[in-house]
Amino acid sequence: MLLSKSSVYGIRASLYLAAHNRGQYNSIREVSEELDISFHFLTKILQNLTADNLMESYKGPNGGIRLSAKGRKATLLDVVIAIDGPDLFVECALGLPGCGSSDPCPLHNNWAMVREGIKDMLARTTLEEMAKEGKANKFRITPDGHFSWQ
Amino acid sequence: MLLSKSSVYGIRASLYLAAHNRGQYNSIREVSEELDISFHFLTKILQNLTADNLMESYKGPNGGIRLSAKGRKATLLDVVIAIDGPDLFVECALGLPGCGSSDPCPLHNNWAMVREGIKDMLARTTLEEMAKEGKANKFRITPDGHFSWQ
DNA sequence: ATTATTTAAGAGTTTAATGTCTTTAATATA
DNA sequence: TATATTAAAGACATTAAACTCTTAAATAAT
Repeated sequence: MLLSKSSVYGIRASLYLAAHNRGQYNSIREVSEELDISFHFLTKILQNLTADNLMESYKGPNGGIRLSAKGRKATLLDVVIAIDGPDLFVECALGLPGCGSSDPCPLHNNWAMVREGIKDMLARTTLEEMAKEGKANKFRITPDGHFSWQ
Repeated sequence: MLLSKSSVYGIRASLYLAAHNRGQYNSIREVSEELDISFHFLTKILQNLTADNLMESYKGPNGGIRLSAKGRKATLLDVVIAIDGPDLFVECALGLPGCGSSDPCPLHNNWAMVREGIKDMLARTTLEEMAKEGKANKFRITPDGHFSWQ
């Protein structure tokens, strides 16, 4: 898979929260059940996003998690980098440490272009905007297709 | 990383053999030492390529491994699919089973294009041709940069 | 104050990828 | 036929990703 499961879970949760954002917190339990993701595992993943100020969390009754203002303007690229780091967008396609424009591997130039394509795919638009598109097009973000964008 | 280590090792070994192909067999030991890849691990990986008739192996003294005629005309895409299967080029970017053009995830259309870019990068030309380019451009295929294309 | 609800933190467990080691089978050469 | 050389096969070990479970900390409401 292109992205780790952690990144994919982070993406799906971010889209969920972008769609269900009315200023209040959504409980992680609710998000995990709606999206069919293990609760504790999702909690860990979302901690990366709050640490990066893409989300805000609050403990206690009626607590939960929500996108921050920064998060609403962020892209899936920001989400992926917050969770898995920038390696995918920096490393040589063959993982060769010394590969660079002055001493390239056979894939170097092509990979530079493909990598930009991946970045563009993830950074095309904001989470806020993607939630609108998701609602308009009823995009699938669950395995079983059961999900209400509202 | 985009590709598994197994696929990357398979790619590097394929390029090595394409460059050192004079009809005779190269021992896997030699390949593994030249490319700094664990010998036994590389052996396992190359078995996928011989099983797919991209390579031919021969036991005994002066035995070893070499590209087949099919292998010389094959591309890195064939190598990757022989080793890791076609999942990367088939699966939804979010790993959602039901995702398809009739019920797409938010990345479906963009991912379809990016995926073609990855395939094009890997299927641009044959191993035979890549070996020529490698020799002409002295492309890096080892971590330490030490490698003779001959 | 006490209790219930929620995230945070951290210690496990499981699974798959990666890597190592030993034994077996094939084959050439002496 | 005996020996050396090679890949194949398979058991085992290590590592990292993925997942589970328990306890702690914060907070609201009673």
